[in-house]
Amino acid sequence: MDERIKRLPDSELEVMQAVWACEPPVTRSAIEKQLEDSYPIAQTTLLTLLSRLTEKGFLSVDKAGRGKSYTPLISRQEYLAEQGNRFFRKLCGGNLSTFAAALCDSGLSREDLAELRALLERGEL
Amino acid sequence: MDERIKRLPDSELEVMQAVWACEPPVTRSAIEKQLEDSYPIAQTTLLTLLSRLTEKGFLSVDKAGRGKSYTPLISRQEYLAEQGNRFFRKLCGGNLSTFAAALCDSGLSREDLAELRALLERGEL
DNA sequence: ATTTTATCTCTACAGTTGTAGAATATAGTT
DNA sequence: AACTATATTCTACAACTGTAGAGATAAAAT
Repeated sequence: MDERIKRLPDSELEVMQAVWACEPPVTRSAIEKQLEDSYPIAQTTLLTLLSRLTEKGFLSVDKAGRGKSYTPLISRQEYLAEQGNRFFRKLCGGNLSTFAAALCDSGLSREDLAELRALLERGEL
Repeated sequence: MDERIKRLPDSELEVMQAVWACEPPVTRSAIEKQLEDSYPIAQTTLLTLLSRLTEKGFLSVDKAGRGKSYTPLISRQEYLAEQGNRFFRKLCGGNLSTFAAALCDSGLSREDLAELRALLERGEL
């Protein structure tokens, strides 16, 4: 019941974020464009990361024109939920007050925290 | 302003959790005892990890009897705050509603979420 | 002082991650 | 069909991570 979704290394996460930000299926060049400001990267490096993500089951691949296209097999929601859960369990030891304290100390402003509370309340409905 | 506190790899984090759980300064054997159920590990492996944590500035070392003792230089609070912030920024893209959605989907029960709201409210004072 | 014993340091090694050049393949163009 | 632009695969390598044995040390016991 642990680790249904592997935690990605930073570079692969950057790529997944770019993939999630696009309408699937996505080509390598589209991903490259998405990343160009936030995480500039060599073409071959990107392709290596895409391979690794595919091996890990995060992406599926298809032929597309001269190249290939990629589709996420794991949604941003799923990944976020898993990692949020991981943070809660492994870092906060599953302790709610520890978790709340971490949020309060995490640099969020008072207004942010208030908004977060409101969003949580809405989400509970 | 990014990465004041490095994110620890899993094994080193396990060790730090054990250190934080004890009254400092802590000896290797005390840490070993703390970990024995949750994360059994060879003596030398533990010592390797303690060295790495020391190099990374997470621990300071002192002579203590036949062996050594370790004291955390970074508190659990600090680490949690940093990682919470990291989660918010890098995974949720600094977006509060994304963050809230992640929490709602993260497997916390309705009661947990309600309690978390209460704790946040208290923490805001 | 010698032996025993608990502890630490060094060395090692395989797997992962970050990064990318060289070589290869493929589609579009002339 | 030959050429050119574009995209992909292979190979590579250093740093980091997980793990631990062999050997060195130092404290405690005899």
